[in-house]
Parts: sequence; structure tokens; C-alpha cells
Amino acid sequence: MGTIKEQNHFDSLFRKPYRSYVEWLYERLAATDFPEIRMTHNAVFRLIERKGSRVTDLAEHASMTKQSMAYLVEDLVTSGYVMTMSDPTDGRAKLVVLTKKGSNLMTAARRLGHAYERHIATLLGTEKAYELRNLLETLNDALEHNPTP
Amino acid sequence: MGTIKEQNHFDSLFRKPYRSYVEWLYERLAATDFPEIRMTHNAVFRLIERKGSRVTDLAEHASMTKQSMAYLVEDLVTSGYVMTMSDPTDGRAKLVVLTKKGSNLMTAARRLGHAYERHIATLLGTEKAYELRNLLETLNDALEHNPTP
DNA sequence: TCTACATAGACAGTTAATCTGACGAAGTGA
DNA sequence: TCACTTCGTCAGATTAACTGTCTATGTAGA
Repeated sequence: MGTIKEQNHFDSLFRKPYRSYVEWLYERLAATDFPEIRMTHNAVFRLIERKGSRVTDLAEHASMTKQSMAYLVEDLVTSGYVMTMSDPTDGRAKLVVLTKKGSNLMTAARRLGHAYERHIATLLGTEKAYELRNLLETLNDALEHNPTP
Repeated sequence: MGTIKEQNHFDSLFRKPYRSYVEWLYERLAATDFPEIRMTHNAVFRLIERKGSRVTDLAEHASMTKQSMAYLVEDLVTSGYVMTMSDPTDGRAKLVVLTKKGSNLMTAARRLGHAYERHIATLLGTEKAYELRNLLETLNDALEHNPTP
């Protein structure tokens, strides 16, 4: 099922595997050691830099307001996945950095990602799974560098 | 960018094209003749049957509560995309059916879907675009019939 | 054919995840 | 140093979901 009914259109083709993966992932994370993590938190984990990131930058890259991002970050501070420190190079800014617990989450998520990829390889065969990955990489790259029609 | 940072993992691979398409589509629909349509309405259009659908069935297939689905349907009734009629075969039930305006939307969305697919073919080449579609169809089919790990 | 249970949808209230607008504190460039 | 910009916060609104409860209707078994 995809975006506005039309059997097997590009929308449905992309929607399904994306949903399937994401739902599986968060179910697993919750079942393991990270019950507080919700899908929206992903906007932070997806974008946070190793050296720390500013709320404003995270918001910009996630295409959301800094208020919304600040709310997500605060939530993660409360549950102990990230902490904030003032940016030594700019008195107005705060840096959001991962805690140990946050790193553990990232590691777990990475492992689950690998597991899912192996699952796909099982379903399609190694050869085709590899092809699929390649095509998607090429597509994403092209989408990034070309304007939509 | 993907789900929990990890460059080029399956999550990011699926997330990007899905987001890219969906955002483009709704921007286009709004810019054309359907300004009231929001992404959430998709749950209705994606699932509604030609002969009409019950709220309960729509809710079930969309994995949401019937209250939430009823709210979406009501919204679309107000803006004139669907109408409800009582189900002749069950006095408790209502059938949600598309209006002319709703059909027009579906047609427009289908056209935009084709346009996007052509765009992808331009970016990847016809050959690779075809391959990609095939692999995704195979994958979706496999995901539907196999349990996640 | 009554009675017990199940189902369809509605009503009321709540929570989560956004948004907009206004603001103070801090940096920056002429 | 003064005008402008940028970083993050506060307050409030909106959207999209949720849970719980209720009525009307349908259905199957004693």
C-alpha cells in the first residue's frame, strides 16, 4: 500500500519497506534496553555529530523548528541519552552530545540495522540484495543533486 | 540520512526516496487544485475501495483506531472529497465513498505518480529504473509473506 | 424467539508532536 | 558603539493521534 492508491506505484514501493523496517526497529529497541525511545527521537540520533551539534543545526537539517527540536532534545536529556554543554566558541549556543547511554543506543541500532539487512539478503538472495542497495544509493545521490520535476 | 545514524544503511536508503516523493506529491497537490489535502488523509485514499469502505475496515488496515479514522473521514467529508451513506447490508455501518472531487484527486495523484516515476527513470536510466522497481516489488512481496527476524 | 454477546460508530477527554510569534542574551560588522 | 543577526527559550495554538465509555444494531445459541 502506498501514497494515494495505485497498485505498485513508486510510492507504495518505497513506503512499505521503509515502514516495515522502522516499525520493526523501534519495537526491538523498546523490547531491549531503550523503552523511552520513540520514532521522533530519530531526528536527533540521525543527525547528531560526534563532536556535538547545536539545536539550531539539528532543527535545520531535520526541517523542523528549533522549538520542536529543543523539545526533543530536552526529552532525551531527561531520559539520559544526550546531555548539553555550552559551546566554548559561542556563548549563545549549546552543544548537544551523546551520553554513554546514547552511544549504547546507537550501537544497538546499528546492530539491528545489520540484522535487518541480512534478513533482506535472505529474502532476496545476496546478489539481488546487493543490487538493490546499489540502485538505492545511486537514486538517493541523484535525488540529492537534482531538482524534483 | 536514515533511521539512527549509520551512513548508507538500509533505513536511510528507503527513507530518502520515500520522503522525497511524498513531500513532492503533497506540495504539488496543494499547488494544483487540492489545497485541503494533508498527508494523513492518505490513509483514507490509500485504502478506500471503489465500492465504498467502512470506517472500521479503513481503521484496521491503516493500523489506527476507528476514532482517528472517523476524524479523518469527517475532515474529508467537510472538504468534499468523500461522502458517507448507510450500508444497505448492515444498519450499524456507514460506507465511505469517493465524490467526484475525490476521484479527481485520485486521478491527479496517479498522474503525479507517473511523472515522478519518469523523473526517476531520467535520473537512473530506463534500464536501472526498471530493475529497481522489480527488486522493490520482490522485496515487498517477500516482506509481506515472511516474519521479521 | 429471547437473550447474551459482538460489532459499528459516536462522544468526551487526553497526549504527543508539531507549529507561530515574541523575546532576551550574545555575537558581529560598519 | 550601534544596528543587525543568530541562538535558544517562553507561551500558546493546532494537528493527529490515543483511551474509555456509550448507544444502536446485528447474530448465534438455548
